[in-house]
Amino acid sequence: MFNPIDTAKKEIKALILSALGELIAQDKLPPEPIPAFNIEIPNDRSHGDFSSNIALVSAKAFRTNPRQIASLLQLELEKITDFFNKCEIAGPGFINFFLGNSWYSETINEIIAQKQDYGKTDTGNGKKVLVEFVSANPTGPMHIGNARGGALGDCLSSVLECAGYEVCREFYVNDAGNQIEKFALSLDIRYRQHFGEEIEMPEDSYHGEDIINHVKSFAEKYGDKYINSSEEVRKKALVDYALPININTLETDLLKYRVKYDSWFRESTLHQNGAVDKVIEILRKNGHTYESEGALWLKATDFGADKDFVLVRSNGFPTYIVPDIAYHYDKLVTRGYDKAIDVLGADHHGYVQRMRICLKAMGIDEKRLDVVIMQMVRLIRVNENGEKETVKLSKRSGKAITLSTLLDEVPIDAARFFFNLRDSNTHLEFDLDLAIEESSQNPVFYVQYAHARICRVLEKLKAENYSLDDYEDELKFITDTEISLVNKLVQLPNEVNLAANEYNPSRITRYCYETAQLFHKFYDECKIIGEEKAIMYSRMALCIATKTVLSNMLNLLKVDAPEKM
RNA sequence: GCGCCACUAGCUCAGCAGGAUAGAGCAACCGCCUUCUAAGCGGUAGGUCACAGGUUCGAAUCCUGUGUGGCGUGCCA
Repeated sequence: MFNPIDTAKKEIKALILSALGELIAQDKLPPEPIPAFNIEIPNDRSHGDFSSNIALVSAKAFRTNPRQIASLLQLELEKITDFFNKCEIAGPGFINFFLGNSWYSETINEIIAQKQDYGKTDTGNGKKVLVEFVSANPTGPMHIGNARGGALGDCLSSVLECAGYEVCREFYVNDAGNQIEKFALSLDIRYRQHFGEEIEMPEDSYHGEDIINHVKSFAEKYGDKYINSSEEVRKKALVDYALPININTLETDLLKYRVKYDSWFRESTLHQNGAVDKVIEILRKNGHTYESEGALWLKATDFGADKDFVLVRSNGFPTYIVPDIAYHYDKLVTRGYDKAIDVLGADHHGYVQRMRICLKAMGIDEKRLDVVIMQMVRLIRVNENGEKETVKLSKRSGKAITLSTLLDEVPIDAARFFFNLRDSNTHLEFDLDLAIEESSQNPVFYVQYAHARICRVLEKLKAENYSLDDYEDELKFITDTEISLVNKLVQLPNEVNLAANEYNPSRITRYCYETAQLFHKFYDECKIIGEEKAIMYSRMALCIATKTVLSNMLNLLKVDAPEKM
């Protein structure tokens, strides 16, 4: 795995340590333990490629002022290495390191050689993780929150794969329990209404158009055959008809969105195979339950919660959390994943603590469950008066914007990119007009345009028979603009690691944007064709390396990387 | 009441395992195409990092408290 930044940092750190050892041996510094220090990439490039705070943090231990320590180190480092071109002392005592052009040259060549592997890291170390996301109720169409969840969960999975995890993408199908009961009831009432019965839909049932459509097509197929059946038989027939259609629609809509699951896990299987009962049994046996008012409670307060909660209702039915525990038990124990990662909407955050407590009560290390909380999405659109306004959603009236209507309106590239533009834990403003716009203001187009521009230049160079294979001298990067671009490209593996560690794929979209930005600037300032040979080849190499980075990351996001626009 | 999350430029957001002068994009104003895609680039202007304390060589970043907003806190999922 190729990580130029990491390698350089380690090298510099080792050099500093041996220089310090040398200084202590020479009695120039007192023999004190060396405190932790950092090698960082300075914000301001005039401060070098790397800088270290060693002199600042060790001032106390060595009872010497930082600049003094820095200058001792500087002299010693110059003696023992030529890894960097120069090092300088700056500000309160930072040591700034400037790597030579040869480091840039080697690194860019290595990026080009790595091709589609550049960016991959091994921090995941083959650990098996299960990412569960969307898991929309199969009782109706997916909404905007599911759209964010889909893009987030899928790209998060890809980021983790890129960082060396073994990932399973899973959809948990809630095909049992109360939701289905409500679904059955809604279908039943609509069916009876269809055949003229005067009956009201309860307030908390599903009022959407989709329920009526199911009933219509059901009635076309079976007519009034079930109207005189028992309610139970009728409901079962309706659910058996409508549920598979819904699940199928979920799958095709998600596929259209480029989300392909490795596994569709049915809640009903947990009821059928006794896993749900087993949870109760284990919790009882572990002594974490008690009975009160006819219900079975979990002693959550023993685990630091502020109140206990019900596991089995007094009517004998388990609450939603029991099958959920069974499901997590299945992931972590039965199937043995190292980690379960749940992508959930912010309205479920209260649930996270409860699930952790339940896992603990089951004897499972609750740290094996990680939850990515996703804040709400606000859709923004320009109204007739030319003002931006929030598109109101109302699930009740059945007029919520669904995933599939969103994708009819907005390109899939844009949707996937936009939903990953912000940290999942912040509210996301989704500008529908901007997502459709074909201009630099639209970040997806901006990034794609950079990729397309590179392709055109490379094509032209190829047509004139230039090839990097002909070039053996060191690459030369002479302008600040080129150096800035190189420095960005070199950071990809670290960016991938950060995105994976933070479960934050928005780092990748931002990184793409910043890379494109630097490329456009480079393209504008630096001519390639027609420059003298050494410069031309260096810039050509920089183009190829940039293309490698952009196309690898766009592929990861499953966003198209066009050759031509 | 208790809990979770947010608060940075007019707007949308970066920056947060403490570091050097707080950054982008949009909107506003001014420039750059006889030259590899102007679907692009440059410049000007814009800030009490919600507030108050604390920790230290150093705080937008860590800790405590306050305020504002969102969400949660069902024998709903």
